[in-house]
Amino acid sequence: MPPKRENFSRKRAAILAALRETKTHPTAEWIFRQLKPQYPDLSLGTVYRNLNRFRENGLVLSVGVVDGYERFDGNTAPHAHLICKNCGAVLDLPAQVPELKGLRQASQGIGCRIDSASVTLRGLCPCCVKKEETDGAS
Amino acid sequence: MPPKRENFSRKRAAILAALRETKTHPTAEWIFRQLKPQYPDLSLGTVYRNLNRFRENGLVLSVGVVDGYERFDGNTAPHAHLICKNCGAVLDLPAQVPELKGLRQASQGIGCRIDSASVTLRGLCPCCVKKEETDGAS
DNA sequence: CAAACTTTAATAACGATTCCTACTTTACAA
DNA sequence: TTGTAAAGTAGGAATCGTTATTAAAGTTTG
Repeated sequence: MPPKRENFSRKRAAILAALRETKTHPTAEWIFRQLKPQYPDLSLGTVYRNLNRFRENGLVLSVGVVDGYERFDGNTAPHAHLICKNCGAVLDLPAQVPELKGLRQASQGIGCRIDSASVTLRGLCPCCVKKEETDGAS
Repeated sequence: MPPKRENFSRKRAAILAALRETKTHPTAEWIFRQLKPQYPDLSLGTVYRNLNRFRENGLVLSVGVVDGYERFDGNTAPHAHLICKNCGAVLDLPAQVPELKGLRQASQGIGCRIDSASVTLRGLCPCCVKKEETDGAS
């Protein structure tokens, strides 16, 4: 039995690279539009399929669904996120919350198995805060 | 200018009550099925519309999208959640994480405005942990 | 080159949520 | 009560992000 090969086609590699090279936590469609010029016969289905595969393999993370679109993150190091309620931007937050440990232990005490933890803040990104200050002088 | 009247229909109240009385973090459809016997002409659109209104008013929270369905939470007190990867259950976690304060401050330091924070763990609920121990003895 | 396997493009299908219009209910006052 | 205008609703069609299907193209091995 030959060992299972993990074929890494050019397109698949490009999808992963695009996700790794941006900090915008993009949607599948954003990646698709990004790569389309270089790979004119790329299909959106391929982007979805490979993103799901990456997530199953732990190569990328999902930030969750924002305004109906699933947002992906190529940075697998644990970190928190801010989701802007106004423009939908997803920002990495520099600090990490170390005290999730207590929560993990408490959960395991109840009989749960914990695989991952995520911290998400909601509010306005700096850009939209400024906008609101400018025009929103009711 | 006459003051804006807030009509609080019987159905709207029932939707909110159903969400307040359960700890299951239900979907819109679950609430719909729950209330249908008592309100035979209730429509699913009404449930969606009112849940969105409640969320905008801060009366209920959204736990996020799990397996394609948005999950709601009638308990607005801050608390963490565990999402079971196997059965999709959403559990309240007893302990709260106090150290989000540092993260909030750091975010405001960058110029963000923070409205809310959420902590979500992913893994297996006690029920599914047991199941796995029983049959999954590979 | 040829066989066995993997990946892909294109498009159809899916399904949760939202939108639309006519109808019903509610609130408030006379 | 009863009028009535605003708010709410039912029902179903439309929307649209995502997934499944399928046949074709690419890749690896012998």
